[in-house]
Amino acid sequence: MRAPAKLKDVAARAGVSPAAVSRFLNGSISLPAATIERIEAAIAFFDYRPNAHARRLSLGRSDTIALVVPEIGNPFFAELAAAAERAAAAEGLGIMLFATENRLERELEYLSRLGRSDVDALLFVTNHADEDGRLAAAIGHAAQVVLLDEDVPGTGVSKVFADNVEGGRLAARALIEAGHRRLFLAGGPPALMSARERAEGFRAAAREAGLPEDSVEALAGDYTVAQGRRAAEAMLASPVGPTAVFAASDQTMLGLLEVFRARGIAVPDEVSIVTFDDVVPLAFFDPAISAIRQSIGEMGRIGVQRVIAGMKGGAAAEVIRLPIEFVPRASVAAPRDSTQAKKPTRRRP
Amino acid sequence: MRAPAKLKDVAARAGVSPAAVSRFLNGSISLPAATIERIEAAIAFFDYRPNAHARRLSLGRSDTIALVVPEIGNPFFAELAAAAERAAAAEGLGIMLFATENRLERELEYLSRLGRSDVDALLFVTNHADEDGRLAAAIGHAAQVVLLDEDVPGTGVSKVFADNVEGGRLAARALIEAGHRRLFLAGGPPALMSARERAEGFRAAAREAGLPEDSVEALAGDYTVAQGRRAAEAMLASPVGPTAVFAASDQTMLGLLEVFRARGIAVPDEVSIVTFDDVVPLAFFDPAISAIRQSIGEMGRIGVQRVIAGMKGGAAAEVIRLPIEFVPRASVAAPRDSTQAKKPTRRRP
DNA sequence: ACGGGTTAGTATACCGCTTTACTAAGATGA
DNA sequence: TCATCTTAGTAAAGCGGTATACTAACCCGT
Repeated sequence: MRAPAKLKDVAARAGVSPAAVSRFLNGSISLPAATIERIEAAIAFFDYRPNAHARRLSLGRSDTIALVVPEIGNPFFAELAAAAERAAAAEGLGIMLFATENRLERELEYLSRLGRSDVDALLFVTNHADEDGRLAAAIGHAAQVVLLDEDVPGTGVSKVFADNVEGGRLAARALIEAGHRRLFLAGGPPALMSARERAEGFRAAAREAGLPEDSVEALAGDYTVAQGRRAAEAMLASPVGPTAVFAASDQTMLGLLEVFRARGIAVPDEVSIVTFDDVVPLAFFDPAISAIRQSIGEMGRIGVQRVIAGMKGGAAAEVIRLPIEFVPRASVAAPRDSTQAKKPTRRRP
Repeated sequence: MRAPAKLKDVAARAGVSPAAVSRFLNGSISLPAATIERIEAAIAFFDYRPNAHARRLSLGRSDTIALVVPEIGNPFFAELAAAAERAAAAEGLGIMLFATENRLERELEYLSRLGRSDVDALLFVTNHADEDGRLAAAIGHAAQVVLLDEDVPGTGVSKVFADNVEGGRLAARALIEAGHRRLFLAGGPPALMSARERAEGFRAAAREAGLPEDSVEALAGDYTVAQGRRAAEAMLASPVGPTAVFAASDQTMLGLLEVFRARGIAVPDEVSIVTFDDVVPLAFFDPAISAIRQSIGEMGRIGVQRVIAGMKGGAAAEVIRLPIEFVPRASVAAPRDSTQAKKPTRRRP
């Protein structure tokens, strides 16, 4: 286990200068075949691999980007990480992974790694409101930060979001088309853009379908299982008796399901469900749960793309909206109590 | 947006030498309060942050470790990544994440990053057999590689595995105690240590319970949903009619469930299920699925620990077995066809 | 008044690669 | 035969820190 060979050693053995070897390796020189052969032989002889630290110091970049998310274990972020890693690897970039637990100090700390040129760029996901603007200030207008999934208002960087409004709208429409007229929205934190937009789309669709303003009852929450439980209770206690519910996230839906089951409420016979995200294996649930799916993979891919564009310089900040899709499964059916429901349309006789 | 300040600038403004500032920042010097104040003022003035590349080149390390897994989106590896990241962050280390898609070339490539001192150490998970020994050769005896979850035979590095034998045993015991006598094992790839060990434990428990050798029927597979489907078909087609099945992974279990549902086979009334891993939200399934749980978090944590020990030098390679646990839920019940089953023990009258 | 110890630092040689600008030798052309 | 061009490289200055070894000034005790 000798010390690893360095450029100098290779050069010496090939009978050329270190500069020649370096330039050869980086393709910035053209050499006669004989010399190339000698260099390659020397490289093979030493099993030479350029030292990454030296290279990075000299180049002033690391070919590494950071992905900063609230928690890695959450399947949503895991999938995001998977997509980002794939896209980055394809471009020869490495991904450093950081979890913030959604805490501001940790977010700021990871943001500061940019300043230390620890990483070249940052793919950043936060999930809480930036109350005092510190986060926005830290993000500033760095061309090397791209915001994913959730906004940090007041920042001029590139952003990639799902089309949340459309997501909310699709959910409401699916429910309304099945015949529901009293809807429940187990929504996200109103401080977050994503939650506001989804609620907005949901209500808009209700309005567009001619439902009265009070046809959608809502309870805001925090995207957790616990929120789902609370929402289920609230919904069941509601005097107007909603017959369908839109869950802000898969976690929320899990909470709903738990309470419905405990109370013996049948899905979709007694209540219909549409969830948001589609990152949990919903197809295997009983019943399989219908979902609004955002393309997380796309978000990761495009995020990496934007980040690269930013690194290459130039590219103006841009806000990108990703299309969203309704995945019909078995958790939506006509309301049982159909007194005020339109007759469900059956496609096949 | 001026060029970031460097050590030299800070030193000049504080009226000391760069060495003094460096040593001050690294705590390797003691200085009078007045000097410290000047240095700190200068640092604040410039918002100075040491350049990570320079530091790493000088120090010869990056305080970064790589986590190499087959796929990040898989909840098992996602949870592993989450735990490893947490443990690493607590020690001031960063995590670089790499997905190999279980392909040898990519594994070798990431392994080679160690040689480039791109990262200080590697947390490595593979999921395929090392047929020609190339993987083992690449891993060699580097004190900076720790193998997680699955073995690569012929390597002398530290390893952290679940107690698979005990896992298999617990699964069989749960089924047998419920009264089952004809068991089906939807196992993993026989080329993998984990699969062999689980099968071994499973059969051992059957033997220990006095069941005949042919009481467990098995079909090997590859831990996928597709495997689960195949296993279900095989099981249903079996002339001996197993009444319970042990799935090699949550994915496998998903495949089983799909087929059982399509065929109208009730769980646990007609067939009992125990799965392995417990990374999918099994508690929310209907019925909730009983599982053998390995402590993935612990695996990540301990892996990081071992890697750090290895970096500090000294620490001999070690193979660690992590305890495993049976999580009883609703998918195991007495066999309906109880002709040859013992009477199920009911705890509460 | 002098040797010795402490305090408060400094000088300098790396770490290993990249890159810009330059040159020596041979080939080409007039 | 001399000027010019091409070929095949090279020398050396960074990149921005860290660490080792050293020194200058001051204080103390005798």
